[in-house]
Amino acid sequence: MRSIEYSQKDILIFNGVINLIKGGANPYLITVSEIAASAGVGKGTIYDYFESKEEVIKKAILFNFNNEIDYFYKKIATKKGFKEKYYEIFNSIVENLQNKFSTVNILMTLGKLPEFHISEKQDSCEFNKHILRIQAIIDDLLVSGYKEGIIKKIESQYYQNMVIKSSLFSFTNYMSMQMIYKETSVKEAMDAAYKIVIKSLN
Amino acid sequence: MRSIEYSQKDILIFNGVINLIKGGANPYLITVSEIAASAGVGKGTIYDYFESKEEVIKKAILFNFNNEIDYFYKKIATKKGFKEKYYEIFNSIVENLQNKFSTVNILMTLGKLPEFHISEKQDSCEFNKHILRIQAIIDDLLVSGYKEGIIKKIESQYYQNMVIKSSLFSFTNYMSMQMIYKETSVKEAMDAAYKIVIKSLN
Amino acid sequence: MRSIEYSQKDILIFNGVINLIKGGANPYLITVSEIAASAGVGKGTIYDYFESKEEVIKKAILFNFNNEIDYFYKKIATKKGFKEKYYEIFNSIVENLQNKFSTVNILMTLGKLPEFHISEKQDSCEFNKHILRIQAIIDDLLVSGYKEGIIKKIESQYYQNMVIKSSLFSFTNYMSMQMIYKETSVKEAMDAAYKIVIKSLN
Amino acid sequence: MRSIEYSQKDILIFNGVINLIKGGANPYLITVSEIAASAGVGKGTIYDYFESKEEVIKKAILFNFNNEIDYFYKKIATKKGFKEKYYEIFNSIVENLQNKFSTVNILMTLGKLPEFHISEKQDSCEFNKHILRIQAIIDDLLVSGYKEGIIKKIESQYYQNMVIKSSLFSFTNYMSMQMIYKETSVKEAMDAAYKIVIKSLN
DNA sequence: TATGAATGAGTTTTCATTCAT
DNA sequence: AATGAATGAAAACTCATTCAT
Repeated sequence: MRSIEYSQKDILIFNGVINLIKGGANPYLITVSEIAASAGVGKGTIYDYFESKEEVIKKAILFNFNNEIDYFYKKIATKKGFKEKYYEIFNSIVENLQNKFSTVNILMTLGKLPEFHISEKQDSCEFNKHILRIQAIIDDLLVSGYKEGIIKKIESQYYQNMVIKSSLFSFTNYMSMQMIYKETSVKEAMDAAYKIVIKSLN
Repeated sequence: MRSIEYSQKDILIFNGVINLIKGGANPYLITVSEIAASAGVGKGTIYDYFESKEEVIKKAILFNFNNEIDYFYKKIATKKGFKEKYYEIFNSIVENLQNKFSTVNILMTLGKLPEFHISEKQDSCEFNKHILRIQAIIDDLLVSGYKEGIIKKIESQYYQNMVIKSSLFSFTNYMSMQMIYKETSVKEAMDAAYKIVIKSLN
Repeated sequence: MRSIEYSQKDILIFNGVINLIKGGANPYLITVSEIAASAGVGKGTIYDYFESKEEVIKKAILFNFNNEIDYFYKKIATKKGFKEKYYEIFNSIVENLQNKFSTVNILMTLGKLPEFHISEKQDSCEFNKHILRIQAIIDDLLVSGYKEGIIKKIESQYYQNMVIKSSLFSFTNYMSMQMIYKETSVKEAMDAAYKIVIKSLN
Repeated sequence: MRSIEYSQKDILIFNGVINLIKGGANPYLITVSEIAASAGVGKGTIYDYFESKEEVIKKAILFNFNNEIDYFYKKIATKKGFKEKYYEIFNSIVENLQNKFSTVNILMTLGKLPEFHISEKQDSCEFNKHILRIQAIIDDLLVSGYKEGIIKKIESQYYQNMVIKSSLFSFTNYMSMQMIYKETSVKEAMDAAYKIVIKSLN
């Protein structure tokens, strides 16, 4: 379960990348100079800690995913009931919306994003860890649902999973495309997403 | 309703781009030389028809969206019943899956993809047209559902919309992440997605 | 004395070049497309009549020089007295000023301009012809001066020549740098240039 | 009075450009590769110090003008009498003749040369400084002439100015067109130019 | 004969990476 | 250990020239 341990300098550089991306930069178009400036280090320093630009950006994104999932997980764990947990996720999504490469995006595309050359074995492994952690969040949610009798019929594991993901997708889609859903309020979007779960799993 | 008219050479070049992307190339990393080679024209020719590399790629992607939506729309129109239409969409998704920038992706991310600098007015307008056409497909589907009494309760327009999108998302997600859903067959994934609609809209 | 004979199409193309230059274009930066457009012919046509872009521009400039010197010569010949001829030259310079590659410029730089690769023998020969024709104008002027007793002392041929050129230079310089000679009127500049001749050759 | 301060690398690159031009290259046809090779730096280095090829060449020419005028000014200042100063200018012109873009050329065309797109304000300002410095040289010369009583009659400022410029033009023209003045020696050309001043300003 | 679409050689420019300090 | 100046390979882009029509 232990993640790769990163040095303070590693993290400093990651934050440089993350801030660029959160500021709207396209990961594919970021330059080393930009990273160095954003991280407040020299360009050469980056090569003292990483092999290539690709590696820095890839690892920075994965590092950020990890952190955001942690944060997400903890926030949801503080809530007790199914509905409270669910709406806590909605709130996190709202909070997270600015970040183009945020956990929100993981949940939405569920793994489509880190296409940043997931070729090597190590990356693929890292990536799988993320999927498992997202799965854990969903499982936690489902367990709460069972306990409270909100999720009654015992559908297949796959179906239950997909209902949750789909429902969350619907809210994420609302948030990221708000401009085309002008007549719907955030509250209504949350309620609609929640209704999808309730009806589908009942 | 009429889209921008393109010359044969424009389309030849677009196909060069589209084939690269379908072959797995990242739109942000494609070079002009690659486009030229893929289209079977000289590098200079591309600049006789377009202002810049960015313009070619952006327009090629939008052109392809347009075509795929057309194809999608026509395929679905051939089917009569709600369920048949729905499963026709599933089939199209299966068919389409190779294309990273396919209609499937539009439907899934519903507009998140063409982030390829949709800043200028013209692009934004083009983009809106796509959203409207996707909406038309969804509306067509809903109408069939009403007629057949499959969609009974009159929920909000927004909710109905989101149910369809979420359900389609679930199948698209299955297809694009098949490696993590090894115990679930394509048929089961379709049925699960269909069940989400039926339960949510009933 | 007979100049190269040019076809109508040659001349059409030359005028394309000349118009571009008179419009402020830099001869070194003119493109074949621009010439074709300016001449109202196809790009290919230019290559039916000339070997290369360089050749077209070079010949066009020389052709224009020739024409302008002709015109110049004729205008001056219409005047009888030394002073009238001299002021006629001034008037021609004023008239000519817009044209960056005008006879004015020949007179001013006296041959420095057609540096447009005067390497081949033929060009060099063409170029010499121009110098001779300018010389003829100056000689004609000097003869008038002798006849009228304005040019008294018999200085060396070289000196007399240079006095005329220098004096004309002074006026040309005034015209082309008018912005730095704001307190001096055109009339005063002409008179000053004339005074230089009178005093130097007296 | 202080000019833009340039770094050592800037100057290294400028010298690359200047050497090419002094070697006969046409400023409009110089390539970045040539500049890099001539300056002994990598192509990329040029872009670390300048925005574009145009900027390098333009600034290099202005830089060179500045230096040559300095040199010119100092050389003339070492001489005391009017005639000695005047002949010192002639000597500088002889010395300078190789350089196509030398001070000689400034003096001759008096500002026509840096047509290298002097459009922006900063360039225009730089350029004005050059004109003022040339003017200072001429003024210095005129003062010497007054003191020695060589320049007697008090003609207009403009006239005196133009006499000097015209006279210098005559010698510069001799030097740059020596091939057409084969019967005249350098000494004779100097004497003729000097005679123009003496007679015109007396 | 006249054309302009097509080309690719040759430019300008960028930027990941290195390495002397 | 940290830097950023320097580099050149590789990219975008231009345009003289060709050639099928």
